[in-house]
Formats: sequence, C-alpha cells, structure tokens
Amino acid sequence: MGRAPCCDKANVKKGPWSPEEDAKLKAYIEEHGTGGNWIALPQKIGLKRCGKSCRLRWLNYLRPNIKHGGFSEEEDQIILGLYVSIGSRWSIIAAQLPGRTDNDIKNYWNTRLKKKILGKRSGDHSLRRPQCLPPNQLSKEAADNNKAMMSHENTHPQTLSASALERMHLQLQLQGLHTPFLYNNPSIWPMHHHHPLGDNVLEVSQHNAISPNLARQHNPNDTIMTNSSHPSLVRIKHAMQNSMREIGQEDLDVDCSPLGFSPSSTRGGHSTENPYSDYNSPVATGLQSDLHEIVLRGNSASSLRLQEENQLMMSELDCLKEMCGNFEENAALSYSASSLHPDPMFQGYVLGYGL
DNA sequence: AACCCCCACAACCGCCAAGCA
DNA sequence: CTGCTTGGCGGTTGTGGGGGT
Repeated sequence: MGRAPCCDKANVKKGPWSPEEDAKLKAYIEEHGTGGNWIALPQKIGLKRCGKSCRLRWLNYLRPNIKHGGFSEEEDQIILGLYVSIGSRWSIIAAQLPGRTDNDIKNYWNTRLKKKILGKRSGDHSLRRPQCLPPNQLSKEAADNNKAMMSHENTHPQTLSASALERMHLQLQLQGLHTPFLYNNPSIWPMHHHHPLGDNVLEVSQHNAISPNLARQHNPNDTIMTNSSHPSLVRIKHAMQNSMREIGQEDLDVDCSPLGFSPSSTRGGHSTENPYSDYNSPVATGLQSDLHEIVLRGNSASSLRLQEENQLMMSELDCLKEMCGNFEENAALSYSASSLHPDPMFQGYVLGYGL
C-alpha cells in the first residue's frame, strides 16, 4: 500500500497559477499568515490547489523580496563556489543569497551556469562516459538508466556518481590544471579505460611517502601525495581559500569538501550551516568512513595476501585519519588509499576521486 | 506561415525527517 | 515505541516562448 496522498488529487488544479489564484493566496497569507498548516490553507481560501503547491507558490514566487533572474557575476561565483564545496544542497546555497530561492538557483544552475562553466570546453572529451553527459542529457539519461547505474555502482565501486564527477570537473576547471599522469596511463583508467575525470586531472609529482609502509607499497609508476607541504596541495588549498575569500565566504572552512564525497547524513537536513566546518563532525567522520568503505568494497574479493595488505593499509589509514585536520591531509588520505590499493584500476579511481 | 527544436522557468513528485498524538 | 501528518528538500517533468529552417 502506498503513501496516503497529501490532498485529493482528483479535485485539485494543477499547472500554472492564474493571477487570481496568486492574488487570493497572497492576500490571505499577508493578512493571516499560513496558520502553520499549508494542507488546510487552500480550503480556507477557496483554492482548488494542493497545500504543497500553495506553499511552493508562496515561497518561490509570491513571497516578498523575491528576486527573479538577472544573476550577477558575484552571485555566480557564490553559487559555483558552494556547489563545488557542498554539492547540490540548494537550500544551503540559497541561504547565502538573499532574495533567491533554492528552486531558482537550482534552475539557474541546471540551465545556464553549469553550461557556462563546463561548456567552455568545446568538443568536451569528458562526455565519453554516460555519467559525464551535459546537463540536459544528464538528467534524462540518469532517469532512464538510474536503476542500471545503481546496480552497476553496487558491483563496481569505482563508478563515480554524476554529481561527484561534475563537482570534480568544476574544481579542476576552476584550478585550470592539467596532467600527464593518469591521462597518459589508460591502463589504470576505470570504466573500460575511460578516464574518470575526462581530460582534467591535476598534475602531481612523485613525492615522499608519509611512512615506510606507504613507501614500500608505492608503485613506481604511481604517484603518492602524502605530505601536506607538497606544492600541488598547497596550491590547491590556496586556490580554494582565495575563491572562498573572493565570494566573501572566508569563514567557510574548505576542509574535507575537496574530496567530493556527498555524505548522506546531511540529506534532508534543515541546517544552513556548513556541514564541513568541523573535521570531527559526524559529516566529516562519515567522509572518512566513506573512503574506508570504498577501499574495503574494492577489496571484497581479495586474496589472503591482498587482505593482509588491506589490513596494513587500513592501519595506515587510521594513522592518517588521526592526522587529518585540514584539506591537504584529506587529499593525502585519498592518495594514500589509492596508491595502496592492490587493484590498479581501483588505484586510478581513488586517485582521481581524491581531487 | 507552419513546423520543429531548444531553452528557461514553473511546477510537480517522491522521499525523508521532525513533531506529535 | 509506533504510526501518522506535515514541512522541507532535491530531482524531474511540463509548458510556453523564441529562434531557426
């Protein structure tokens, strides 16, 4: 048995609101307020609309001081910065832009801003994978293939969500970086040797490992980035900090978010605070758990030798976890995990994911 | 002029969590 | 504790207008 409908769907009007309906709703709410019950409101004012529809109409269109269209360059920067940082949590992003609604920002992002950013590259090679389709195709294909993709993700942990990939694309686009490393090593690209990040991968150089164990397992063809003073990491962090400063959000901590995880614990929340601001928060801890889970899932069918290696890796990760207090070391964590993973395909995946 | 396609935006849908009886 | 109602959220669809052929 399904969920009880919020209203009598047979007797409610759908589709665009007429000026008369708008006037009725606006006049009533301005005089009486919502009464704390949207479901009962349409009956009170004689509107043949669903309560949820009334609420949405009020919040997104009729409410005072709502701005429509005409997004400024500054607003673009805020939206972009926050999207890269926290993903599609539109209500949180909207909270940073007075007069803008989450719906408005969502629409603006999906129809214009994303194209403006990602569409700069003509002949976009990142479209080689279905998850990297342009926005309009992305939503349609995502809907069509959702079940298949979910199933695929269960059995192929190296598959990134479209959202995570998109955010990585954007980050790299913002940083304007290139790479010869993964890009030049198709053997480690997951998904039928299609690069997980399209053509944008950060260039990193070989580096001292954080411990002898990490160094011991270091594949000479691989790249380990475990030192927080590594120039590339410092550069990324500064770029992130600068972009946050530019949009007037220097108090927003950029820690953790560059990993690109989308912690489920924040889904549906009502908080407008930055979920990544505290490394020891449940969200940040969840981030680490996500990484552990990814690594473990990748190892689920490992041999005994690989299991032992995995055990070693996990203890290394625990050490790193203790040390992780900022972005640089979070990046290092993902790099270490990728470098240690026994499956070359998986190494490439986490390596990319970490950025 | 008619048709088609694309785009932008409004609106809807289903899920989730909080609150309450 | 359980189940129901409600509000909030993000994803998706529907619709109308503009431009191209």
